[in-house]
Amino acid sequence: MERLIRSAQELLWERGYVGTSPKAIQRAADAGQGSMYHHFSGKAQLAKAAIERSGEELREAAEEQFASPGTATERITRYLERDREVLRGCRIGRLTADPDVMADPTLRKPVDETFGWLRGRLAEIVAEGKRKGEYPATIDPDQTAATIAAVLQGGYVLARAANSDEPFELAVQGLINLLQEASA
Amino acid sequence: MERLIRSAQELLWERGYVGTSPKAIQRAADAGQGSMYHHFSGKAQLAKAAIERSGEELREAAEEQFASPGTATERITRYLERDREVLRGCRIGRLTADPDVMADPTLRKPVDETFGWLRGRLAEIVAEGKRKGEYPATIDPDQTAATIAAVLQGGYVLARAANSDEPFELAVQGLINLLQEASA
DNA sequence: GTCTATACCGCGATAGAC
DNA sequence: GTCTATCGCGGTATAGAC
Repeated sequence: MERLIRSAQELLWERGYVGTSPKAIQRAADAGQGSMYHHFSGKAQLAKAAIERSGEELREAAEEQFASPGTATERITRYLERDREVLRGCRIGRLTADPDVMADPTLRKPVDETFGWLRGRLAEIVAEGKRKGEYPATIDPDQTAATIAAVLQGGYVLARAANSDEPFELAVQGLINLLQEASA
Repeated sequence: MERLIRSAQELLWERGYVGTSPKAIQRAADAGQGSMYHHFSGKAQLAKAAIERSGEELREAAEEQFASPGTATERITRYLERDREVLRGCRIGRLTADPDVMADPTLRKPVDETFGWLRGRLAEIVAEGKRKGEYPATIDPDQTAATIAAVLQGGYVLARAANSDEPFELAVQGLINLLQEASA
């Protein structure tokens, strides 16, 4: 059952919801039909468990950099420059391209909550930077937080299109540069 | 045949490559099996035609704002703030989530070229802004171009996750603000 | 709890008539 | 050029044995 969730996470990451069959998950998890349908009511419920798990992991990974010491720009930069498997894309962001996930509220919810948390957390850090005089009053925390999250998500898109990490790295460095200009 | 391509464009936009069946395209185009397989060798080739068409349309639409008068920031802002069907996402960017598209070089090519063109075009505009003293020397055109394109692509992702235009608008305004700070 | 068998459906493509 | 018939395969789920 643990293996089923992990395998579902991997396959959802790689092939999305529409592109992932229960059978493929079972094969990857080395489990039979009966086992899967005993623990889960079907594909959707297993996917829900897998998406929630991936969301938790994303939060934990991000919080590592967010909670690190330094200025707001330093912590954001550390988050942006963290090692990532760029060409695999974002496990959560990927799912927004999936019509069946977006159409099912119970599947969209963990996706929504994950990005809601991420943007909120980034906004807090930017707001803290403003309070400490790192950023000018013209910087809006909610806007800037959305911009930061968007650059990552969009960076993945550009990288996959080009089949190269480069556009991702460019986009991230461009953003870091803009943030530094703003705080200068 | 024209109808087949248009229908394929719509369905690829909405459901992606994996989620779109030849039969669904035929239904949408009001065409039969025979008709489709007469004009195209199969799903992949029809998809290729549809993606190329969508790429052309994206370029034309973008060039409208790029070619408009004003400073670099003004033209970029006009492009960013253009009316978009945010919740439908980007017809081209969407395809980067599709494993079968990414795995097939002939399908990935038009995606790659479209974003290659877009980033190049944005880089030209930023470079022009630098020459005219609008941006400081510390601004890198290629980086900034990638950042701008990424904010749009990522904005779509965040908006779809939230089922609301708001995160997209926030991300775009956050970027515009940063660009203005940089040119101030 | 896990297994195998079975069911029904739609996918993607081919064949051959018209 | 377009139509209908047909094919083999895999998706998603259920049933009932063990």
